[in-house]
Amino acid sequence: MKIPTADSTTGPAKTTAERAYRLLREDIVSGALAPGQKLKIEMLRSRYDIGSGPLREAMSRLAGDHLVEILGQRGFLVAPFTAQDAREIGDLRKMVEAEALGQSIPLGDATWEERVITTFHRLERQETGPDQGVEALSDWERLNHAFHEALVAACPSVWLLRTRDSMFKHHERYRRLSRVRTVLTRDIHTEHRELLDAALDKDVEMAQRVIRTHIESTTQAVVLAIENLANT
Amino acid sequence: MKIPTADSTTGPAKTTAERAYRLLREDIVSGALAPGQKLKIEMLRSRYDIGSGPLREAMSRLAGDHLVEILGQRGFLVAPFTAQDAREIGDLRKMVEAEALGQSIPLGDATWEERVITTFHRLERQETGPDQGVEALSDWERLNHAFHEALVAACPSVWLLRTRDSMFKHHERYRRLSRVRTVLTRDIHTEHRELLDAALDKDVEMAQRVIRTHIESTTQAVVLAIENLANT
DNA sequence: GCCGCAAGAAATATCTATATTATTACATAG
DNA sequence: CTATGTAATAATATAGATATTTCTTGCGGC
Repeated sequence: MKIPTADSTTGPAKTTAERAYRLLREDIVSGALAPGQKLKIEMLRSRYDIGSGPLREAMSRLAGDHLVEILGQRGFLVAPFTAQDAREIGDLRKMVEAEALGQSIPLGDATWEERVITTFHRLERQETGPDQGVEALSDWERLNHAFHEALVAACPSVWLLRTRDSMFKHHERYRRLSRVRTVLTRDIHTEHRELLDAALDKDVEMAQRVIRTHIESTTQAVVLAIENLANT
Repeated sequence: MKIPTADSTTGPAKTTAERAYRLLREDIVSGALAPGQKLKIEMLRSRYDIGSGPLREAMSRLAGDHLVEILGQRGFLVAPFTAQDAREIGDLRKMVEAEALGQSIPLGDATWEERVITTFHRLERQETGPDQGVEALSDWERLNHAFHEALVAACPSVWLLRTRDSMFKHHERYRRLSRVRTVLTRDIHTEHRELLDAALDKDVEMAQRVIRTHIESTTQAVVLAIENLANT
């Protein structure tokens, strides 16, 4: 059974513009392209070996996602990076994800439960595993993403899921850019387990309380990290 | 004093791609380009007298706004139009706009109050005026938009305002496409006055209650209209 | 005869290379 | 020191080449 996601970036990239979109997106979210950086066509052309046409299309699309800014006759810019934005994105994600979770849990069937359990288990194995090196972080990001997505997967509103997904990705960008090692600084594993238990118990109130705390903690850590960076 | 908006589509279009973006957007929201319709490059080229490059950039950007779908090697499509989407967009707008209003009202200063009063007055004049013809509708849309925007203008979160704006525009599209003559079918004027009073009284609870009802009524009318259309 | 299928033709989307236009940096005159 | 003209840089737009999809037509098999 294929479970559809809110994001259509699955499957192979059929066009060069699509490939450019994904490469740019990954490089922006990961921080390989720094916030506020000018995205010069010539630079990107040699970096990805893709012509200016597809690149401009990709950046236009990313502008719609607010990951890129269009300056009008003066090129494109990687979206900036401020403590204010981190706070706003966190708050918005908190609201939207709590709502999605509230809709998902009562509607979750056996398949949903299995997916939640499976993704939790994979995440748990990684979190309690031995390797806490640098490359394990991107693994953790992937598994964390999968678990959170599984929780809200039964939400019937694609618009709500889309908005949640967008906010999640922006939040992730801030997490990664501020180098917040969530795994190490808080007992996030406990929160994930509480989330799992509440979801399986169909305790919406509890699940929403936990997810709000969970997101708020991350946001606070990120905002703090940014403000510390600014004071250096 | 210039009050910034969440949407940067003000001012003159500096590039051809920007102009294409605005033209396409208006034609999609207004229904001049029908939902689900294929956006053939050749057709658009002659329609707007704009080359394929800028057009493709504009459509990519609109895809980020979810007003256009990218088919990958098979062109672009105007976003479809379903009762399900109308319901989801309405619900999301309800949540986001209530939150934005809740943040805006306590922070609204004298300038904000003046803007709210002014935009309300213009809307009132139009609603109670004599001309209820077809071209008055787009006037009404503009004034209605201005009033609602004024109400939330003091909200400090640009991300929240952005999301609100996006949902508002999608909701507007559905209103216009389903030909719901809001002005005629409900006493919307009363709701607007209640909104004004609650805002000026700084009564957040009341304002949120009214805005939720207001949006819900529109959503219901739209969903009903679509389902009626489907049964014809 | 009618359906399915395949090959070719037309239409269309996509990409590249090139030309045009706008901005920025810099030098020089006032 | 400011203002203005000029060259360099970069963004944007166009036109044409390429690749893909879609439509059409013709050929067997039923």
